[in-house]
This record gives sequence, structure tokens and C-alpha cells, in this order.
Amino acid sequence: MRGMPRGMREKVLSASELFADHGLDATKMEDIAAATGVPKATLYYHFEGKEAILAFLFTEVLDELERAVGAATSAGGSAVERLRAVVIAHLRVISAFPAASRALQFDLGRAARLPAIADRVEGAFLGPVRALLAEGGADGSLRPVDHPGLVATAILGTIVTTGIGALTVPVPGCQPPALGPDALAEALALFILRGVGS
Amino acid sequence: MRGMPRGMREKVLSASELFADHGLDATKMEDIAAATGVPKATLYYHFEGKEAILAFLFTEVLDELERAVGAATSAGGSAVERLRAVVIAHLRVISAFPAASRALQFDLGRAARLPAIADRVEGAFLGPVRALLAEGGADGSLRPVDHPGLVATAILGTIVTTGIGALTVPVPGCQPPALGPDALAEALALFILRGVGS
Amino acid sequence: MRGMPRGMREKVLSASELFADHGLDATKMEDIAAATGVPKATLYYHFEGKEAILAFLFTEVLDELERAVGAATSAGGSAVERLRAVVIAHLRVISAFPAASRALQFDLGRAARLPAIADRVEGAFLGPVRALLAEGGADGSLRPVDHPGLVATAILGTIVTTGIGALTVPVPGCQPPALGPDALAEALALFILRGVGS
Amino acid sequence: MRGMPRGMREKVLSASELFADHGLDATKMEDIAAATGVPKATLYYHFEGKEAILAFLFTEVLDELERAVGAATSAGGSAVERLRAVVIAHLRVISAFPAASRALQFDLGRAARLPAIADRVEGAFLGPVRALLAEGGADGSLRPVDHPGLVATAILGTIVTTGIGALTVPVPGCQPPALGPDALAEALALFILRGVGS
DNA sequence: CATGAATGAGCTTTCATTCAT
DNA sequence: CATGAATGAAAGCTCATTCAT
Repeated sequence: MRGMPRGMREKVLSASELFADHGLDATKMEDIAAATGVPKATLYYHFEGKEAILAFLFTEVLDELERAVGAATSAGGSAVERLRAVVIAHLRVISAFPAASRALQFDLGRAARLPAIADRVEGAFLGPVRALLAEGGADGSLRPVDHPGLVATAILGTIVTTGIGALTVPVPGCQPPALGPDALAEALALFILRGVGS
Repeated sequence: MRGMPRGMREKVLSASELFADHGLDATKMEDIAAATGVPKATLYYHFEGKEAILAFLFTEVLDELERAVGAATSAGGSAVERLRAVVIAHLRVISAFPAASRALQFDLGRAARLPAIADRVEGAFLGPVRALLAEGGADGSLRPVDHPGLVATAILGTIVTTGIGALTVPVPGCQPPALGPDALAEALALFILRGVGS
Repeated sequence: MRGMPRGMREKVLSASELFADHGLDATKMEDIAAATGVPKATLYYHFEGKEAILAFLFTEVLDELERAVGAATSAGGSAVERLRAVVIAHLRVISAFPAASRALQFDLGRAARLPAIADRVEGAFLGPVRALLAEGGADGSLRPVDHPGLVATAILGTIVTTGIGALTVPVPGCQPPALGPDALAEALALFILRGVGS
Repeated sequence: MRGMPRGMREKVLSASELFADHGLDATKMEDIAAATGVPKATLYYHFEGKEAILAFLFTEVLDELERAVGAATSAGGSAVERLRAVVIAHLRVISAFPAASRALQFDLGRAARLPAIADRVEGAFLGPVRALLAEGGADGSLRPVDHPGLVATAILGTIVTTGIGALTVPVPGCQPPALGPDALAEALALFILRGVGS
């Protein structure tokens, strides 16, 4: 990917919607060109191809996720407070990049198979959360868990599944009384920390 | 979809792997024909197209899920016991249809946008689980929750994300020490009921 | 073509409209089956294929044309009277088989290249009219012409072009004040006998 | 249809023969590509599809027809002289574009149903000829006719039917002693002006 | 740097036709 | 005799990608 001129980043980000709505395969270079106003051949001048554009979008989201989760985990406070901060941070990222997040989920199956993406998710979210679970077990603010990898994945699934559903708008007008990212985080954190048992 | 002759069902089910590995768009009718042994034109005789075949696969999984979850929720016992049964049931379905489940997750973005699929997930899982949450709140075996729809979705995300990761084999050899569906259910139920708080 | 059971002829004739509207290639066996109520495989039992069905329709029209023109030319009277009768006869056939006539014109290019059809047109119309021109030249009721074949073709073109346009309804509602076959014949006979010169 | 580069027009015109010999449906894009030397995808880049290519060919002929008939009718002289000029002009166009004219007649049924083509024929031939008939009725050089539209159509049918038969070569070797366009025009003009009556 | 024009490589889909019953 | 089911064989069309300017 060659250095992008000013404005290109924003233009290309605006293609997220397309990928989110149709998926990688059904999104044609022609459509991207039309949606961004950047001629097809110019897109090829800056990106290797369609996949590179999608990867760029994913990278933008994952960069932000890494930054936000990093900030949350490296802040002060007990493990439980920082885990709560992670949930909020993640949902805010989804809220900030709704279309790109939706695109990421749309092509999740494919994305998860791209080692580059899997590595980024590991580094940006799963690793930090596993570390947090360990620290929490040690400082007594979290319950020790037998399978930290599994639990980290469960937390990721919880956040992403509800976040995409509640914070992005797949079909206009068919959402329940939408919670904002912070209210959603409140409810989710309760679920993640306490579960549903009495 | 015309009435399918004996054996066709099994042959077509065997195409799940293809969809699971490549996704809808990258799965060519040619490949399906080769994998199933059913000539391309014959597939078109029985199904409207590629999408209809994928929908058929999804339907098979969701039928089984509905049956299994239905059995779990309608069994005797407290709400908490039945919720635990639902988790086991769901993971067993994923375990029984690993490829089709993976395909369902692969094309989740698309699938979730198909109202038919969304309705089936609602009827097969979300509805029953919301009912269970309400009953549990009433009988005291579960903690009352403010947003039952959100929590049901969180439980679904938890089960599917970890189930697909642990019970199906996307890329050979890169799994953690694989738990079976029942051991996984044990661990997940703990997370879902207790959360990770201390 | 096997012997056709009762009612089949009428059913198949009712497919003329399809051929007239879409042409041979764009008319699918499926459509013919649907339009006639005769199952596709049964059509194949009675006809060699699509072309054979179209040929059957053409034959019906050309049989009738031959009969009608034959009656007109073999009636008594001068050559000019009989030529006038030929014009009337031809237009009545078009009027009696509007869809099949339209189909014949639709696939005229193809039909004219089929020697069988060309021969039938020669035998049913061109030959008799050439004979009439010769007789008329002899009995003085018609002007002797240098190229009787050319003139016979010109007469055919005149009748068919105007007849199809005026007596069949390609597009509903866009016809000029429609003349019936006999009024049309009157006008055409005047053109054919007198021309437009003063 | 995008703007065509130099040489494309000629190349595409050379496909007339294909359409003339096989008709629209039986002419495969592949054949056109082979015949013109223009790759299939490039044809699709310049034309919407097969029909658009055929329409382009028709347009070329009809443009020329319009020009030639326009010149003939706007020349000086009496109506009868100009009508004679129209016949010559039309036959010369057929002679200049034999394959495309044949293609036009081959798919006449289809073409006539395309409003665009019908309009062009009206503007290029029928309208001018109707005007001529009116002028001739006024200046006394032509016989007044009751149905000018019908007569104009009859003249068109006469010219086209004989012109295609005599000036283009559908099947090698089965033509009568071929007249050239001018000799043919002579014979036809006689028919059109005087008819065959004595 | 940017891009309009061009195209190679496929894939979905359609249908005429066959044949076992 | 009649027909539902099945399929082989195309062909139209699309699209990612390239490249000369």
C-alpha cells in the first residue's frame, strides 16, 4: 500500500458501509469507486486489491481497539475495574466505527482465518484480557478460571455479538430501545462479572 | 425447493464443509457438484441456487437446535438447571454439525440479515432463553435482569463464539487442548451463571 | 410427428401467440407446455422438438393458404378478377390465423431459409400468381410484365407487410383505424392493379 | 454504448453477415468476437449486449436510408419523379449494406416490435413517402389514395421483399438472373406506379 | 501520479432433450 | 401412451486486474 494522499483515508473508510452491507465478495471495485469517488484504477494504484482495502479497514478498527484496550488495561485500579474499562472501551470502538465493525463481523469467518487478523485480535484483545484474568485471580478481584483462553473468547463473543446488534443498525428502524455504548457496557459488565445465576 | 429424493439430503449436507471453508461466494456450484456427486444442473433442479443450498444447510442446523433447546427448556427442574441444559444442548448441536455450524458462523453477517434466519434463531434460541430468564427471575434460581433480550444475545454470543472455536477445526493443529462439548459446557455454564467476578 | 390425439392440434395452435410474440429461440418448451397445458415430455412424444412444433404451425397456415389461393385461382373469371380474389383470400388467411401468421413473419428470415417453407410458399402463392400474371398477359386483363417472378414477390411482400401490420395486433392499441380483411383487400387490390401513378 | 474508437465501427459492421446468416439468437457473442477480432469482454465494454450490437447495425442502415430517402424526396421535380428516386435510393442502400439489410429483415419481426426501430422506419421512409403521396395527389402527378399509410407500407413491403431477395445472396447460386439495383428499381417503379392491371 | 480503456478468466444459470416408469 | 425427474452442454455476462498515456 503506497502512501495515501490526504483525504484518501476518509474516502476509503466510507466504503466500510459497502463491505458491511454486502461482504467482501459481493462488494465490487466498481462500487467502491462509485462510493468513494476514487476511480477504480486509482484504488489499484494505492491498494493491492479488494482484500487490501478491506484489510486496511480492519486495521483501522483493530488499531483503535488495541489502543483503547491498552489504555484500559494499563490504567490504574484493580483487575475488575480495568476489565470493566475494557468492556466500555471495546463498545466505544464499535460505536465509533460501526460500519467497519459490522464489516469485520460480516467477514468474521474469513477474517478469523487470516492469520494477520487473528494475530491482531489476539494482541489487541485476547492477550490483554487473559492477562487481566490472571491478575484478577492473583489480586482476588476476579474469580480464578480454569480456562482463561476460553473465558477471554467468551467475553469477546459477548461484547461483539451484543455490540454489533445494539450499536450498529443493520436494518433501519428495527432495533429495540437502543442503549448507548456506556449503558450497554454497564449491563454487559454486570453479565460478565456476575453471570445470570442468583 | 422440490421434494428431495432419498440420499440427496445426506449428499447435500456433505457440502457443508465447502461452505464452511470458503464461504458462500467462494464456493462454486461446480465444487458442490463435485463434492456431492450431484450434477450441477440437478442441483439447480432441486434448489433455486447456491443461496438456497446454504439456506437448506442452515435450516437443518436450526431445526436441530430448536428441537434440542426445546427439549432442554421443557424438561423439568429449576430455570437454572434448564439453562445449563440449554448450554449443553447447543454445544452438542454444534458438535454434531460442526461444518454446517461453522458455515453458519462464516456467513453469519449475511445470515443474520436474512429475516428467515433471524426469525429461526429467535424462535429456536433467543425466545426460549428469554423465557427461561424470566422464569428464573420468578422462581429465584436466576438473577433478575434488566435487559433479557440483551442477555439472551450475550449468552448466544458466548456459546457460539467459544463453541465454534473449540469444537470445530478451522485450521488443523492450532487448537488449544480441545475440550469436548460437555466439558466445554461445564466451563461455559460457570461463566454464564457466575461471571468472572470474585 | 406421431398421430396427434384429439384436442392436441388446437392446444398446440394456441402456442402460436408465444412464437409470434417471442420468436422461436426465445420461446421455451417450458412456456409452450405451460401455455398449452401439455407436459413438456408429452410434447416431445408427439414432436421432434421445438422447430417441429413451429413447422407444424407454419404448415397449418400454408395449407390453408394453398387451399384458399388454389380456390381463388381456379375459380372462373378473368385473370384480373382471380388476382383480386387471391388478395382477398390471402388476407382472410392472415385474418383467420393472426398469431401463426405473425409467427411466420417473425421467423421469416429463418423460415425463408428452410427449403421446405420456401417450397411451400412457392407452391402455395408464388407459382399460382405467376401463372395468373401469364394468363392475364394472354387474355389482356393484365399488363404483360418482364419479370413475373419479381412481380409475384412484390405482390407477396405487399400483402404480407400490410396484412400483418393491419390485421394482427403486435402492440395493443397502436393501430390505425383498422380495416377488416375485405376492406383492406379492396385498397390493396387497387394498389396492385393500378399502382399509385396518376 | 460508449464512444467507439476508430476502426471499431468497421469491425462491428463486419458482424452483419453473422446476424444475417443466423439471426440474433443463433449468433453467439463468441462468434462476433471471432469474426470481428474484438474480444468478447471488449464488446461488452462498448455495447450493453448482443441486442445493442444488432441495434447499432440497424441504426447504421437506417441512418443511411434516412439520408438517401431525404435526398431523394427533397430533390426537385414532380412527386412521381421523386417517388421513383426514393425507390432507387432505397434499393441502393440495400445494395450498399446487403448483410445488414438482410439482418434487418431476418429479425424484422423482433425489430418491428422495438419502438426505436419502428420510429426510425417511420421517420426515414414511411413519413417521407406519405408526404410524397400527398404532394403527388395535389400536383396531379400521383393518384390520390384513400389510405396513404397503408400504401406507404405496401411500397415499403414491395421494395424490401424484392430487394432482399434480388440484391442480397441468402443461399449461393439459387438466384434468378440477378438484376442490379437500378434495373430492379426500374421494374419495381413500374409496378408501384402502374400496378399490374392492363 | 492518476486514470480511461481494455480484457482474460470464469461462473451462474438456462434449457433442450432423454429416459425410466 | 404419457410424463416427472434428471442432466449435458452451452453462453451470456461480470469483474478483478492491467497498462498505456
